[in-house]
Amino acid sequence: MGRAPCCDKVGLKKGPWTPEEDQILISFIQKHGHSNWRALPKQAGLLRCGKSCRLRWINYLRPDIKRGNFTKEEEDTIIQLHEIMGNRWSAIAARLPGRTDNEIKNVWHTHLKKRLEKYQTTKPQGKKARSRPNQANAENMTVSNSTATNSFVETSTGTVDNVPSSSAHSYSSNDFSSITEISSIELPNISSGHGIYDDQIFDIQQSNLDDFPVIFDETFWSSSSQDLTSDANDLNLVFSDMVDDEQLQPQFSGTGSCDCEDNVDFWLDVFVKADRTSELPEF
DNA sequence: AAACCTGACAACCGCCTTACG
DNA sequence: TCGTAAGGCGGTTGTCAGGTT
Repeated sequence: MGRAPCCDKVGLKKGPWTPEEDQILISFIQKHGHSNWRALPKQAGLLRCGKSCRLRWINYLRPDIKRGNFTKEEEDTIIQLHEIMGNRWSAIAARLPGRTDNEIKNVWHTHLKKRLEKYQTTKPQGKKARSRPNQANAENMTVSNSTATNSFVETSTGTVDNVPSSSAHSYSSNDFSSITEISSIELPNISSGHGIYDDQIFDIQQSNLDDFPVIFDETFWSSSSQDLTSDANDLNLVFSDMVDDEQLQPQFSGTGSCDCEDNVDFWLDVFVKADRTSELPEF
């Protein structure tokens, strides 16, 4: 049915916000809140559409916004969460206090993605999906494709041991295809299994990597619910040995009727319940 | 010094989801 | 149950500052 853009109305201002507009918006929200964005600009006396006001508040004016450069930890967290969630920026932002989805999206496209792509271009082409950090380069390591990929598999399952390759699903976003090949995340000492990711993310035993074929199924995020149910069933096989928490068992077992369509939070919960909370930032 | 290029980020656009009558 | 309005989200674009030629 289509809908006219909300800012098409004649007389509404577009473009960068002025300090005066900011002040008006802040004052109004402090006084009256923002229960109705559509009506807010009119009530506040702003020549902006509600969407524009909402965006300005959410992304810039909120008092709890954290400004400034992203820390290494934050960048690492984004990379990790993106690996799990794909381009669900708002979900990622929800786990990075003070950061907005827009900001995270920007930093991904301008910094992190390029870092990963850069590494990809310099990466040897031979053992594409299974290459792993070279022991000799351990002191200044970057994460290879397999390592980055395995990070998810590992965080999902708790271990990479005894995972049948046919069941070894890994997941990426539609956008992640360009970076699943590798990441250029600085990863000191990973080859020894004791890098910065060791405690936080990777417990990968290097000896296991060669025996753990990495399969990146790019269709996961766009799968139908039926497909996802199927995926969930496969995951059930993978996870059943790993997830001890009884609360999770019903969702993994039996009928396979896991309602996991678009339910990344569920998987996050899995990680948390699997006693891997240290891998994620505080919520 | 000027022109051009690039990176960063704020803001917009349009689709999807949800709430409600 | 359906239609509509509003909110929310992700993709994309526009603009500007800093760097390079």
